[in-house]
Amino acid sequence: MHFDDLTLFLNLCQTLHFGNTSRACHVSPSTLSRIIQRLEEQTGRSLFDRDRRHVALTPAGVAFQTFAVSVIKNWDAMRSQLDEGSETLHGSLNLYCSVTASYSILPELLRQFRPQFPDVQINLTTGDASAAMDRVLDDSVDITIAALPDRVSQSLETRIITTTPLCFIAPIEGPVTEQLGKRIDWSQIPMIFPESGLIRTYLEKWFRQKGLRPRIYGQVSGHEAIISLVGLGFGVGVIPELVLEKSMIQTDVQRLDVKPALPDFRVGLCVKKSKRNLPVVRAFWQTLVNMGS
Amino acid sequence: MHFDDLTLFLNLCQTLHFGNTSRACHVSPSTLSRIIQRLEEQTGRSLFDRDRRHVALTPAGVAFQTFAVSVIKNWDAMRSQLDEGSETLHGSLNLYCSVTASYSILPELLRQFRPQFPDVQINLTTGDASAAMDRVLDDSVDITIAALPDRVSQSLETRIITTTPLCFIAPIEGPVTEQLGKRIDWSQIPMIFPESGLIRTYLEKWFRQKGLRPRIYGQVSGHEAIISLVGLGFGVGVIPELVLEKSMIQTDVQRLDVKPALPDFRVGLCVKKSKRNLPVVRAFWQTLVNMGS
DNA sequence: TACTTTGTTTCAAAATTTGCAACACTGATC
DNA sequence: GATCAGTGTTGCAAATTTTGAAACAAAGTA
Repeated sequence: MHFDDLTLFLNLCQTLHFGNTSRACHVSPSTLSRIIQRLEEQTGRSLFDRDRRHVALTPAGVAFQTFAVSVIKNWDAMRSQLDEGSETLHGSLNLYCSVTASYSILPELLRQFRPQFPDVQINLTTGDASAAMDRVLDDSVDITIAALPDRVSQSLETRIITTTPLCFIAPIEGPVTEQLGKRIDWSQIPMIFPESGLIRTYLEKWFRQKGLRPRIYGQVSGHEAIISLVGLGFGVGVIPELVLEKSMIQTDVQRLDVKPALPDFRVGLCVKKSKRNLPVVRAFWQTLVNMGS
Repeated sequence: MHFDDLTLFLNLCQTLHFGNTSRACHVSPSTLSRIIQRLEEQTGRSLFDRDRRHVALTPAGVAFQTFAVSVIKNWDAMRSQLDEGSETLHGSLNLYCSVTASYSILPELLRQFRPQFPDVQINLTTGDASAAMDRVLDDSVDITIAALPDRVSQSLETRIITTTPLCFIAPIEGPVTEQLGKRIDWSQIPMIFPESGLIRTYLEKWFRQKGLRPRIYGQVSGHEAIISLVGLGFGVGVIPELVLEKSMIQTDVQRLDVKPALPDFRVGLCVKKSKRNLPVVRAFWQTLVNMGS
């Protein structure tokens, strides 16, 4: 019997609704259904009376609830006892952070985390956002902060920190600027594309939806590089608003109002579900949640 | 965190010896080692001080021990509370039993189990011993009672109920009997072999070790059939002593004293490790253990 | 009647767990 | 002092379990 199963069970005791609990606890309905079934097997009693429309605790379920609560309480008590023993949290935390995120979000996050847990050693790696998910999956880091793809592996859990619009930017002068009439001919405008990554995917889809092929002037890696090239007048690019605001050279470019707008860029944390409950990881995650509220 | 992990941890607290605990709990040393490592990860503390020679509980380990004990106690309390609620154990138990075992062991086992748990419905299937392990593995039965092979899948747990020697039997009169001089010529004696199964494997190995090829007179299925054929004078056979003793026609055959002796035939229970703790299975298993002592 | 909601089951893919074998290290023994 | 048996750990491939998507079944609702 798994501790996490008890958490699920307790949540279900409250909601009495499989769908809601499964959503609240980040598991699929089928998983929840089977976990409850297994608890029932292991106790040898049915814990919930349920037809396909109503869910209610059985007497055995109530007894089991008492048990589950006391186990969880014990667990919390034990943890706080351990924490007393050694003042603060020890250990190390391997963090991966996209370049973008390291400018925009990381400083605030660390400003809160460091003083609270001075004995946790943070190993920070920055790099391409597209590598972020893989780094978590193969256990080479514990947590990433990066742009969140639309779909992530089911063994990962994510949490959005902030969303920011993606905006088209153009030079403020030069030949490209002159092509920006009332009606922009998107098949003629030279574009600065990211070499790869989420934005590139979005852009490709955007042009496909318009039935056009982009005229790609250059492909570069890194948001700052895109701003530079655009600022120098080579073409039109796309970057997250967040990056534009922090950029030194934002005065060299102008924003275009474009329809349809690209999807928002979602920046957030990502961790393996199986590592959620490691003390150091928990602490970091919690710091973020507190920040958000 | 898994309940079974706590059991392992508690055992290790007592033995302070990885090897002993791993043997006592039917897991490999590497598994135990990694489970302890995981507990340490999840608590964020090292629980044992250990070099390659000594193992000792840390202060954090002691705290965790208290916790583990209280969880297990809670669990037991909850179970007994559930049992109070509904007098006796309900449910069904799917049992598979080799023909041999159904004669020799099953009656006594059921005689004890039935009165104690009258509301458990037992579905008994008898059949070939060689199918027994597969039936457990594919979940089509919960428990088997049958001859135990030398090696079983690592997801199974077995318990020997009884061992019985395998004995060579010969007719008491007729031409075959006359071939049994002081020195038996094993390449000439006609043998009655089982069609398949453990005994056949043993026999083949036995002849191979002697550097001889058996003269196989007939291949039959079922121990009783072997006794019959031997009794009728067709050849020499091998059966478990247990079966011989229960046989109606044991007076038609004589036992041969043969060297080297075949390995003992081990008859026992077998269950999937993951089903060990289902209430009905536990109850049945416990009945056996009590019988043995 | 058609449609929505909701818990369960099926199925293939993904993740985890397992034990074996190799390892690294420690005392003990000759 | 070299060899050896005993111990806990780790790399690795294989076995086992777990997972979610989608299909499903049943029951209310429009």
